[in-house]
Amino acid sequence: MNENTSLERRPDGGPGPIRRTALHDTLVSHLRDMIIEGDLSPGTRLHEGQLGEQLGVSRTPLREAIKYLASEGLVELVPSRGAIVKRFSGKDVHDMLTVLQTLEELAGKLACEAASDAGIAEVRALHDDMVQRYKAGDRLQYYKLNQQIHSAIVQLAANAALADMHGVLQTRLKRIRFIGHEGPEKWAAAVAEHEEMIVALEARDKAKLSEVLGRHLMNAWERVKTSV
Amino acid sequence: MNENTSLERRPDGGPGPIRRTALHDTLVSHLRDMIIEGDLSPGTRLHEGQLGEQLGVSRTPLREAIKYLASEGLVELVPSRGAIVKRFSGKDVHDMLTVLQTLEELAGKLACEAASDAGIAEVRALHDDMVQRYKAGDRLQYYKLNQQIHSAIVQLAANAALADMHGVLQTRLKRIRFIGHEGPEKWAAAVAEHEEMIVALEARDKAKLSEVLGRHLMNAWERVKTSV
DNA sequence: ACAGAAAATGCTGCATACAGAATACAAAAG
DNA sequence: CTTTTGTATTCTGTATGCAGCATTTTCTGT
Repeated sequence: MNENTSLERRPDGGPGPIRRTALHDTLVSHLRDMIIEGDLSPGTRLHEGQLGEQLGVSRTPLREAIKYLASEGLVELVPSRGAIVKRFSGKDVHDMLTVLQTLEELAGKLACEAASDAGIAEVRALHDDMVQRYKAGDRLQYYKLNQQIHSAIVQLAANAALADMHGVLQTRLKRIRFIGHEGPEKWAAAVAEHEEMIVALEARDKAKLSEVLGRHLMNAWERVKTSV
Repeated sequence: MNENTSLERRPDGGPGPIRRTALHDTLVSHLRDMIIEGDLSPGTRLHEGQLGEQLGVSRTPLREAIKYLASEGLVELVPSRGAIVKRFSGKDVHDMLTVLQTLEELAGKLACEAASDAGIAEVRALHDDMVQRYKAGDRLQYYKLNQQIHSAIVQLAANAALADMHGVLQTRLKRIRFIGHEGPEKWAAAVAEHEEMIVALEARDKAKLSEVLGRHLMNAWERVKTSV
């Protein structure tokens, strides 16, 4: 089975920029993706021996990666019983969205103050690209660009702590949002909200952008609510 | 030398609920405290061999603990060169405070809605206790109760994600705040703000509590600014 | 004496080995 | 047939060993 499940390891790389990434670091990303994409569903025990063999790594870096993810809140450490993928209740999700909403509102305000014109233009470009994907019906790319836009706005706020906190919550929620496939009319509404966002950003209208971001997030929640 | 530097381990505990804590978990708390209290100052390299010997543990659980703290943002992982205690710039601190302010404002609003009367009474008790410590000039206990009160209000908000994010930032800032020894008049101002907070909480005045919390945090920053 | 290169040392990164705890299973007693 | 207890297996938790990279020191040439 798992022929190519293992992480690519160059036993002896030819030339090239060598291997600068630590294994535990690679594993963090890999496991995170596995959790987000549902390869590891909530409640699943992370079996060190089995999982390690499946990925072609030993237990040590794997355990280190798990500890990292535990701090991120994606897995839960149970003493003497290993780690399980954290399961979020409806209230948990709602709580996260409440905080995320507040953070995005803050990000909107800060972005209007701190962003460079070039930065705003980049977000606009992402947005236009996303609209194209929307029109083409490409849900996956739409979804990815959507995330990118929100992250980009946070980046424009130029606040490292804000970016950190936002990133953590975004990651925790990705698993949920990924499932959310809204219908055509709701999808259109989401795109319209995005358009509003960009316009507000370009006008550097703090209050407006903040308001739209907050509303957008809560609407997004309404759209996928049923699937949780 | 380090006779009692090592973590207490009961080789065979007497009665009692046995030892349910994993070593790496204990190490996380221990290292965190060492960083906050300045035993490990910013820029210090976390030498696995040396530190492990000093604490009486092997490198494996120590490394796991370091990975956990890295995710918390207290240490920085440098590939092939280990971990160093993260150094925060003035802007970093300001950024964190901005976010923390927003989170506390949110906590205030939510707490006014969700808190039980008993919960509010507990915070009031903490506050009264803190005022006693203030009058007695007991800075350390005052400081601890101060932190407890802020955490307690966040708890009253009954939002796990909020508590998480707040906790992370609070931890990162503890190291800074710990240094801040304000003068008598500023100290008095801080106590007065706390009094305002409690009153607003007891009145379940969302807007007021939120406003005071935000103001309090920024004032706290002004008070210690010079020491960073 | 100084600059560059090469060797040596020390540390991290990863793998493996061992010990203790938890669980599952089976057998026996009620 | 159900419940309980003893045993065996499996998995986690911790220690140790080995290899590769970084840094520092030393040697050599100018």
